Amino acid sequence: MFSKACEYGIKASIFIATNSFEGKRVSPKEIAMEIDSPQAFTAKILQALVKHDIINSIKGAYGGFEISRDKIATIKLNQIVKAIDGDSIYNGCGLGLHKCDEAHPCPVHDKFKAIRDGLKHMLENTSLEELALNIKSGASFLKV
Amino acid sequence: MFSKACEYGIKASIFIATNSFEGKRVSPKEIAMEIDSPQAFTAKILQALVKHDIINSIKGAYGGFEISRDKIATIKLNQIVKAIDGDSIYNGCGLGLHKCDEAHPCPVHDKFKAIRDGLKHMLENTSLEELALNIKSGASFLKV
DNA sequence: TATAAATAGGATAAAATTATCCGAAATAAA
DNA sequence: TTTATTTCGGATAATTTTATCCTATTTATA
Repeated sequence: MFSKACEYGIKASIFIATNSFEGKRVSPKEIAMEIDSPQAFTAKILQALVKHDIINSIKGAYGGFEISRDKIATIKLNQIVKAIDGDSIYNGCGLGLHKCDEAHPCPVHDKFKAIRDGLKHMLENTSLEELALNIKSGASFLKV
Repeated sequence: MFSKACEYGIKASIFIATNSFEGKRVSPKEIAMEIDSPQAFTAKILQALVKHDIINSIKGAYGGFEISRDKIATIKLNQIVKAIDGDSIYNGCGLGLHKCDEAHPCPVHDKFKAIRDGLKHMLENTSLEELALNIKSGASFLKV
């Protein structure tokens, strides 16, 4: 469904958010440990998230990654997915047709549309805050 | 969503089915032309579909690929997807957790389950026949 | 039985994704 | 201003996926 890079990006964002609630910055090393991902690769993904203005980085001593309080509440999953995987998940044809729409549909166009609309709705309406709070409360987990 | 191999496999199966309606066998070359896919790679996928007993191959002169009438009606999309992509689409965690269930859910477990159940239901209830008939009638397309 | 026409399948190559390494640049604090 | 710490970013490597090529095997027909 999502690329590995995207999975790491989502989990990293959630972990950063849970720490930002407590005013704590985290390092790629710490993030990789907590989400069970390769450190250097995760660092690359963090760079991308910074460039897309989803997370914030502070360089130098006592630096690290954080997300501002108000952003945690407004950032939705779809922003992270778009930043890393692009919007192929929204636009692409289920069977890879170059052109696939109502006027020229692939064999599963309608059936796929329903599912993808559901996915899109979910991604657009799930906030980082909601996911981070569930991690904090122990209702969900980032690894194993 | 699906791998390229799986997209080709689905489209090839549909094309073979439309021809089998008319008792016509088709070659990998013809299939690749009609579904706009790389020929040799498509041939490999056809081999896999044969092994999984989804399509039938007749070797030698006047040979080719076909699907028996009764199978066209009973084969569902999920059989093709499972044959090529395995069942990760059914079992895998949306965020790649090694273990992810009700007792130990990833942050998007419930939300993903709903979407995946929808996808599963669609794949299990869409027959090759239905898709092939829509291609024959010109209601849907296999390429461009 | 010889021949032509097809699929089967192994070996390889190309491309994309995932992953690692290391030095440069930035920054807070001593 | 120096030092320790930390992100940034380029180069490279490993792995997986996608794609190609060539030969072997099978089979219907002449």
